[in-house]
Amino acid sequence: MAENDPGFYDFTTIERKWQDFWQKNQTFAAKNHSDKPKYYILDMFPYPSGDGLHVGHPEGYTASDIVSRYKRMNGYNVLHPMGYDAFGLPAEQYAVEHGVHPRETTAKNIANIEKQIKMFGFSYDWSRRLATTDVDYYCWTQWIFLKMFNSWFDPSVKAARPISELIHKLESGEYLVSPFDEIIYDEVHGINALSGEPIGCLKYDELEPDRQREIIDNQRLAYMAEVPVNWCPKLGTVLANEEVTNEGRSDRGNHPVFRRALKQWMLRITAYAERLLEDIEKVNWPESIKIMQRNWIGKSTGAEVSFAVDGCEEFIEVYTTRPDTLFGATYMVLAPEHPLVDQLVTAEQKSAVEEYVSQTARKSELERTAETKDKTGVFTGGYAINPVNEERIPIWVADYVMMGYGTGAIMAVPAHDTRDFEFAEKFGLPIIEVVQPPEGIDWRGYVDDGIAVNSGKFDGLSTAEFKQQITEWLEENDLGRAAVNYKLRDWLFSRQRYWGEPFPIVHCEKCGVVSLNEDQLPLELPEMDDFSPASSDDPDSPPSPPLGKLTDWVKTSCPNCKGAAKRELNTMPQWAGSCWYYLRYMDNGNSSEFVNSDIEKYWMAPSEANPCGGVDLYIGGAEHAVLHLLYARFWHKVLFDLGYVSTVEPFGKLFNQGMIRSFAYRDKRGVCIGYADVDLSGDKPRHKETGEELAETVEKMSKSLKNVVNPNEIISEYGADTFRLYEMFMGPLDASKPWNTRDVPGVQRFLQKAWRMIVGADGKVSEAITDCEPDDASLRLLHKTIKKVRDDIEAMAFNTAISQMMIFVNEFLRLKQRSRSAIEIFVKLLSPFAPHIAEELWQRLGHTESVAYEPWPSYKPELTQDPEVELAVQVNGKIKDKITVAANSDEESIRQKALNSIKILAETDGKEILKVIVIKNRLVNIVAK
RNA sequence: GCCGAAGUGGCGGAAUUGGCAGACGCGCGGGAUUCAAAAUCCCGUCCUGGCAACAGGGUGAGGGUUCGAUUCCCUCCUUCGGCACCA
Repeated sequence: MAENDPGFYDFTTIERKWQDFWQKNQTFAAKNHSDKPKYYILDMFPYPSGDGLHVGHPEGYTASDIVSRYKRMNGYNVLHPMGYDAFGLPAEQYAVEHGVHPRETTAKNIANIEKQIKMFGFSYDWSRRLATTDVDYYCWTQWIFLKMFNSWFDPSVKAARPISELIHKLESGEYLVSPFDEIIYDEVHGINALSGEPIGCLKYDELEPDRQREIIDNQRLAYMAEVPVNWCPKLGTVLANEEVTNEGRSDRGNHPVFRRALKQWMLRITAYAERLLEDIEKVNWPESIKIMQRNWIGKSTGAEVSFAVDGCEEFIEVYTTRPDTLFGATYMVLAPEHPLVDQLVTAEQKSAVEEYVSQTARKSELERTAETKDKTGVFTGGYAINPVNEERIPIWVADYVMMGYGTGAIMAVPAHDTRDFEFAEKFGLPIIEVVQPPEGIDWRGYVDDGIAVNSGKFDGLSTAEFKQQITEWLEENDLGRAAVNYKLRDWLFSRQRYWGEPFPIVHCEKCGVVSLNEDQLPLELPEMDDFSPASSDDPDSPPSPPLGKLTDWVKTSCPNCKGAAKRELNTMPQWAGSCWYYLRYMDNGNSSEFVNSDIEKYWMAPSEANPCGGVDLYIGGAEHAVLHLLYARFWHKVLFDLGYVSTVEPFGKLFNQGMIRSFAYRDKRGVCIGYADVDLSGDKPRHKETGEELAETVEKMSKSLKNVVNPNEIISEYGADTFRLYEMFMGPLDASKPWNTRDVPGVQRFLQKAWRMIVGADGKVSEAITDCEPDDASLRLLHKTIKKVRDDIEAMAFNTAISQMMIFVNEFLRLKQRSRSAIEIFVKLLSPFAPHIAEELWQRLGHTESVAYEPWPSYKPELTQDPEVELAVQVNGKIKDKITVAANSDEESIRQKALNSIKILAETDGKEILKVIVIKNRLVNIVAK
């Protein structure tokens, strides 16, 4: 059919027409109050990069759109929003490189990506659009930050409470302060169990105001601390652990990163480690993501043990998960940054230790990881006393022990710990067996459970029993106690960059770190021309945030004492804005609250399908498995504790789409060849010009591999409906799969067949469409299709739903008389997948309303099955014949029919029939000898 | 090294979760229509042998459980994703 034919499937015109229609009629606007059941379905919003959309984005968006449209047709009030995560390094890097303001590039990129997103016909409620860079958005990001700054984690209730409560309890004397400025909230924590000496508790109101302030500041959920950070001098900023690659370079730009102590903003996510771990059980997420989060939190149980230092008053605290190996501890190791290193070192070892400590401090992450194979360390000259046997054991310094985990010191048990074993071998330290492995396994380096030996009165105990008894013994003797540790660290929350949310904080000489009042928000990101950070190759270069250049802006007054003060110069990291965007969508126009509480309760409410509450379905890539999803959960829990949200978890159900990769072609020199130069017509891929055979691999799309597929090109050639259908037809949503443009015409052919099934050559409804009743076979096919499409959407198995619709079309196209009612049902089934063509067909079939809110078709179960079924008849597991019986026939009649089949009689002739297995509607298996 | 996911035709994938392996689509071969082509339609297409009926083999490899295994269990191999001196 030619393009100017009236019956031609003109997808370009049709798609534009219906996108305009939906926009004009606000078809997909969601109401914040409704009698309908609600369904909140969320996509991970994109970062608007200059490259625009790639084919991976619309994969998840199409899936969520299908579910959204399906839910609407099932009578749900659906919230399906879209927005942009627009602060962050890439935009700023691009702006610096091109000399344009990030506000401009961001606006341009958003406009571009939004235009692209709208080409797909997704049913977003565009009135809820937001960008994290909007002032009326980040105003509330700052507001949430203030909530964290003005809260502390009360261990007695395991929840965030306003800091004013803490001050009140301290002032009233209910809570006391330890000499180490820790809060003492009950008797257990008032006794220093480790040194065995009762310690004096201080009364808060007897302390100096500066000390009081320090104590309070140290309890805030958002606090400043001098911490070892990943400093990237080239980017002029610190980076979170997660922004540093395995090779010790920056995720952005691949620049070297160094360890360095700097005073930074931190968020106390570690306080929530246990709740983040516990509540992961409540959500309906892929098990693999849950495991990743559990590993990231990294809970372990063991004991803290106190080792006395020989000849000095100090104690070394260690954390171990294997207190049962205490008798095998033959030396100790301190992290180079450990505060006791200076005190323990003897005169003759002083220079060697100092040299080692300063060397490790200088090492970049790259150097430290590169040396993992070879252990290094230096003897301090000092000795500790092993509390279980009074042995005198040497204390070493080594960088295989890190300050950030446990206590920064370990007891080394070389016989039963791989790292200690390597270290002891290298430095000739004693190795003593204390765990006996099963027969035949060498005890040297044996790290699993076994039977205790060389452990005094504990000999013969199993590892588990030993752990329990020794922990009790340590507690009784004030030498230690049971302890829990987490790998999770507090979240480094500040960046020395321009393009981020400014901290609503001032530094006052008199009052210290002071937050702005809520009515002073938003603190707008000031305009500036030269926003580039100080870039350097020197690891010791001082951080100088761009905002520091705005001397007038920096000077301000203290909200507290009204005296002179300076503004905080750091900005928040990119993750900040994405921590709560799902809340803002619900009520994005609200200028007096971040979200209205009734509206929040409506959309986040638990339901039968989502007992945990929160977003009903969140679809996005697995690359956010830990960071974004953990950070957002943390913020949500803080907001929950403070009473601002109604659920403990933000995302009740999560689904990860798989990565779309594509074929890459290389010639024999390994040079990547673009698709334009690859000839696929033969049995092997060849170079179009040289004819050289090319190697084919499936890889992540990247410019360097020349295997990037641009969605715009696919849409202009085949249409958005085809694009959507192709991405869903490729395979299961959660699987990683290769894009293959050659397959795209196949799904377009299906849409063309569907079109021809309904539209005649004259552009009117085909003459084959009549008001006749469908024949029995077509009726059954229709009901099978309704059931299959419904079940498959519920199971997010869109590929097989599409297969079923293809079968339907192939069959119905053959029919001379096509029942209008059956055809209309088909159009409804198709509409979530290919909404433009469905609307057009629906209209041509004579309807004046959009198909988007038509009720979803229902099926009769009895019509989803054929009246007769063919069963395979096996003899000893091999198919020998087939029989046809009525559906749901009873076993006995099937058995008789099978045994009496001529082929089976011949097959079993002369054999003894031992057993006949009949599986209803499936098969018969005859066991014969 | 540790954790996780996955290996099925020439390709993407399907298989009611233990019951006829290869649905659907691509590609390829043959035919119809056409002056010819595009488009469309029909037939064929897991491998081996055979003109054929048919026979044998077959879901990464090897073993096991079972009347019966792509599906469950053990060992190994490969690919992808994550973590990585976490005491």
